[in-house]
Amino acid sequence: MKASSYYMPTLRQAPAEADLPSHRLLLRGGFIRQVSAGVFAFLPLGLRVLRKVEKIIREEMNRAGAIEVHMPVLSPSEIWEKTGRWFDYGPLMLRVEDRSGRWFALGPTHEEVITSLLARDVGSYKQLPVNLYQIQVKFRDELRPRAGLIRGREFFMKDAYSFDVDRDGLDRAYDMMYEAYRRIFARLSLPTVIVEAEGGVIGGSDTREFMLPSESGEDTILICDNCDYRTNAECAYSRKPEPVKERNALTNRELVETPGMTTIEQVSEFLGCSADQLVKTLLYYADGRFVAALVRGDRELNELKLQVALGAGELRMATPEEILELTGAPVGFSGPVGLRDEIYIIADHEIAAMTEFAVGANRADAHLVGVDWGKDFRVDEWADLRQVVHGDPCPRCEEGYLSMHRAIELGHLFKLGTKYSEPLGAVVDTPGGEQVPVVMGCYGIGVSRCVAAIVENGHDEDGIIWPLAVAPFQVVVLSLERDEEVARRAEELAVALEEAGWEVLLDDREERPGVKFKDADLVGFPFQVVVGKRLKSEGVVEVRCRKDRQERVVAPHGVATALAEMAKGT
RNA sequence: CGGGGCGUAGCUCAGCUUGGUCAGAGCGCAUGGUUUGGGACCAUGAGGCCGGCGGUUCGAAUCCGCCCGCCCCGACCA
Repeated sequence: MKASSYYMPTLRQAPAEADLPSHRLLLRGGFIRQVSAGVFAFLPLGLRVLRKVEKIIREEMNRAGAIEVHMPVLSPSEIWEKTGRWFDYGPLMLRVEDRSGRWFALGPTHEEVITSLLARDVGSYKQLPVNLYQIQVKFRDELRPRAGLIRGREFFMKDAYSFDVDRDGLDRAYDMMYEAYRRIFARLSLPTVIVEAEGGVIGGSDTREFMLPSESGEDTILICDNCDYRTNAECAYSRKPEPVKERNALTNRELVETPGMTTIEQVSEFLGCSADQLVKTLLYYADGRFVAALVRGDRELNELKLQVALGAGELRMATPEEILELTGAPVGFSGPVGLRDEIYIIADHEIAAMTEFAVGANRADAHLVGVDWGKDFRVDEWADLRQVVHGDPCPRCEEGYLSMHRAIELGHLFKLGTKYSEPLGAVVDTPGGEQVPVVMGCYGIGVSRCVAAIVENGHDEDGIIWPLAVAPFQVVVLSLERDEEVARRAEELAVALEEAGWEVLLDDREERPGVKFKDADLVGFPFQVVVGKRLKSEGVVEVRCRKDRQERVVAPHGVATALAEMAKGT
């Protein structure tokens, strides 16, 4: 391919909207262009990378026995209504109306569609197991699209769905996908960390996410420095502390005026104690009842863990009005002492180790000090509720401590069970003649997000450093001389390399050498073959590796060999 | 959705406070010339309803209102 007739508009300066390295470099290198917030066009170079990522995913999915299909972007509202997600998805789902007033979703995911299809055509266990996947565009009207390809409203996803007659089959399908994902990310040169994740209330066990540690990530993961505990922070366990053995028999509860002090910082400063001697009370509305969730003052409540502990489908904070009505006090002064009986009190297990602490008094501008659980208020349920943080002891081993990292979620493995097969009627006959809903798993990879992640993981101040496997072209031949003879030999070399199986871009543009060097570094071709004046004077060209800047000087006929050897080393 | 910021040439931005030689710069682009191993130089030129609509005014890129778009932070932490 000749650069002179190709389309790779590079930019000297990144557009102002780009912040992260991947966003900036993909724009500058002429890989993508933004069309709207969270909506991107893939230019030729970007599409080549995307296709290569897809190809690797496709090969490994096929190898793992999954079979490719293609589902429509448009799916009718009726099938979403069967699972309740036409409502549950809320504004995240983009919807369109056709001319006759029927509503369609622009698919944010495809469980409903694939399960409906399967329900229609599969009726016997003999047709299972099957694992169907597609690589397709998805639409999600995100709260806030950001970071270029990392969180878009329209993006490419590989989504696979396994169907089995029983739980054992699901486990096998899941394991196959697990191994396939390991191979995929290895081939993409993405050093992912596999973490435990929370699948929500219905999710059940064995939800895993493939995370790329990166400052640009939106997720937080925790890694034990001693054992193999690796988890998404949203579902990290905390180690249960030893409860206090000796409890003061005396009640020394005391009301303290705390005018206008609604934050933990204000109260602890005023009382002259540290935040971990306070207990904060958070009021929630969960499936029709009000719940008071208690955590230590210096902790943050993990809402997902609360939801799981309560087994709640719906969970939201109580409004300021509700808090006033329930406690008689404005926001900032809620406490567990004297709460109405109908309010369920769930406390973080860390509080079991506390004694004589301070809480809100359920009265404006007042707190109670010297409070003890059990004595001053009841606890209906103990649970692990708090957010786990950097430096916490590992809940799984004795010696380890957890470190916290930002990460980009690239892949997700999920056991669905019969969540979709039941409402959509995907039922098969078992050998015994019994009818059972099929047991499903789903497995996603953010394909376009992977492209961004590869850049986040591989760049320097000069530009992108593509792994060989996904580079838009593996080799760029820089034809630097205006001399016709040299230019002709550069072209011959490019052709020869193509014939040797390399993907080559010949930079034959009418540009000065500096421009070509800068663009080659920016775009990030793994190898640069420099054909310049040394060809005429010494009969040699230079072969350079973008990643480690290694260079070999060889005769033109030796380039293919040099490339092959250097490629082995990368 | 809340908070903040920003919309002026293809890109990066100045001008706005104090309305009137205010349609500007650099890069990019076109043409000519000189250059040619790490984003060259000179000359000439093209390119903008100053995001949109409305208002104030003799006069608006500039002041006011509404709308649209884009970016960042947050979106329960008492």
